Amino acid sequence: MTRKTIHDVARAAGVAIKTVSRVLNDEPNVRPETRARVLAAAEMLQFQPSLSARSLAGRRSYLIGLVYENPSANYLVELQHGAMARCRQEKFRLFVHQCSGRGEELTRDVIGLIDQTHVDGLVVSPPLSESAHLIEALDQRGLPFVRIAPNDLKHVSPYVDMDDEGAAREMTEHLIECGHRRIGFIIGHPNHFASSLRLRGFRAALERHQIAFDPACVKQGYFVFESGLEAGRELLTLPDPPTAVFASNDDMAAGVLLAAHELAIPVPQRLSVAGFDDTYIARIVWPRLTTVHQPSYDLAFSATDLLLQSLKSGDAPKTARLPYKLIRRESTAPPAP
Amino acid sequence: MTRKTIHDVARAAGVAIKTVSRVLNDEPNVRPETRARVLAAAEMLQFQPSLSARSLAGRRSYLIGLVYENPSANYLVELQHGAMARCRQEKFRLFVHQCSGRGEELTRDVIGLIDQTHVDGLVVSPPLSESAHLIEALDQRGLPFVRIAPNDLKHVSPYVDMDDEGAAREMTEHLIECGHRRIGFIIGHPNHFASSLRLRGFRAALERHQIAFDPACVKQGYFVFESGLEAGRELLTLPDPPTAVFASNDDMAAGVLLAAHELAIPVPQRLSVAGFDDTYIARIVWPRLTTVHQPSYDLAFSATDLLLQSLKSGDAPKTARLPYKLIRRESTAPPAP
DNA sequence: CACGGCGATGACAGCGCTGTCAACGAAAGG
DNA sequence: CCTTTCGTTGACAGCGCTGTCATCGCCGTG
Repeated sequence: MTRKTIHDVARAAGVAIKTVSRVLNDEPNVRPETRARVLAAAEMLQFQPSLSARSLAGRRSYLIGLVYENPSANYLVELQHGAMARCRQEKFRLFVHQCSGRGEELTRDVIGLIDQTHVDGLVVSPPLSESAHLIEALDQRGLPFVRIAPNDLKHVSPYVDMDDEGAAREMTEHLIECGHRRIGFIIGHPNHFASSLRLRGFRAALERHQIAFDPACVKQGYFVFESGLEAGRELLTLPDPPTAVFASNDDMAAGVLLAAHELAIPVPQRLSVAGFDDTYIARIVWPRLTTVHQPSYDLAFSATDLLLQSLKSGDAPKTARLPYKLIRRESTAPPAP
Repeated sequence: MTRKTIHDVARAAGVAIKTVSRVLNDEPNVRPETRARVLAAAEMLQFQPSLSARSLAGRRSYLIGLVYENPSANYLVELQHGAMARCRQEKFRLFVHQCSGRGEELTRDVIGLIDQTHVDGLVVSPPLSESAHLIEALDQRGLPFVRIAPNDLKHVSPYVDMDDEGAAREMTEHLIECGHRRIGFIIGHPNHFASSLRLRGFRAALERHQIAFDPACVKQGYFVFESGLEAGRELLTLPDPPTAVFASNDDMAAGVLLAAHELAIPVPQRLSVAGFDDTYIARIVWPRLTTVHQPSYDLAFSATDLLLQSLKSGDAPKTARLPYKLIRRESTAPPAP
């Protein structure tokens, strides 16, 4: 019950190991008949090529790295599964790595991963995708990588993202169209570039509809439930409280919902609440959240796709922008007269 | 800016590569002075040994595999981080793998992972830890592995778990002590062994307090929100509805909460709701859930710990049972008079 | 003083593959 | 008819390490 090697397959098929290697790597110049014989032998022996040997001997490791820092559990799992799904299609494997540190320490961590595991490429998720130091080091290193939702689009390196600003604008306009004029906003974590994009979209919608921007209605949050709860309490106890609150993600929106419950403010009758991301949370709170569907799974799937394509073609990876979608549920409605 | 090898370090330190290898592997019989020189050279060159080369040449790959099937995002992330944290302490890396299939197909998937990646050991999370076919194959293969919350404790293989039955009993007793006599119960996914343990604990508590078990108050769920919602609706529209519902996990408890909202039943005034797991969800719904804290992170940390210890000592891994904790929040209270 | 034992170090094979290049026969061209 | 080309296959080196075994100098012992 020991591990089979390429020699076992070669012997069973009556060919040289190099021919087995050719078949496994889909190289040309193998007679179809020979190819079939090798494939049959490999199947019979349940042969699995050793990734270690492959990456040591060749230029490819069949490994893609996914690096992240500290995203929410739901977001992370979606990214992870999106990247895994695409890897599986190409018989690649995904190496998931949680990074630590910032700046130089972070870079060392990631370079260490690359050196140790020989990954062929990297999918860099936010907020790591915003670390200039890391991106520069990867560029210098010459390792192919694709960033998810980076902050610096002028940078040449490839990325996959969605239109955060447009989505936030559209959501704000939804609230305006409902009839809201005084709308609260909770900003996301200051380290995430998406936070400022969403704020920008919010302001753009106000401007377009000639509604004055009131700084009192804007609170700083940190993308976590507690920060939304706190910001919600502050907004709802304002002398002239908003009739709607748009939180930069669902976790914080759930916090606002709780704040409203505490203050006995019925949602959506006297307060509309909107979120962002469309995570699991949006569907399990009451009322269910109107939110922006962020295609996390697809973002990672697509990033991995671009990476694998570039590995195959040898060209630099391309770039993609994925569509978002406004999801209307029960947490938003016209304001009370 | 290319990858450094052991030869570079050996040259810089003025020793043979074998000596560098000895130092890196903490082998004895190296003069302290030599060791220091090698360490300094490795540090200077930012040398990272190639995992591929190590696993190809030696008996160890410095890789641990974590296999899972389809747990909730929060649970998965906790496991993943628990295992990663322990791996990092020993300079091991964690290979996370989502499995597909059942029975033989599942086994092939996992054996394929082992063969390809040369992992030194496996942490097997539920519900995979309940697959007899897989466990048998791993045993036969002779690869060290630790199961998390397995179903078959008579089996010789090592595991880490918590006392699901005791926890469910304790939670039920909490509801009984509040004064509830008619208590609904939502069973977890039938494929998860924990489901039957929790049901058993529920029944044990009723029995101990001489409360008759009414099958009408027990609904089958599937550990997901929607199933809790549905079961909640059924329970609460019963001719003689329960005054408390104990759901086998937090997701389903959140569903019950929503069902209560729909039916305008105030929680906890007219209905108490209890969950299980103490995931993130328990703290973001309203009212916040009374639940059992399941030490997922620690479970994985501990499983990885046992695995690494056994790798070091060469002995078979040990077994551990971790403590749970009842968390009382606002979703449970004495029933209305 | 000769010898054995031991701690410290190095030489070298080889893990399982891929890359390179050579070999060989058949088809194509003069 | 011989030469060239091309498709097919194999021999072999070597990726960066670890395991095995040899080597060497130094100590203690009879």
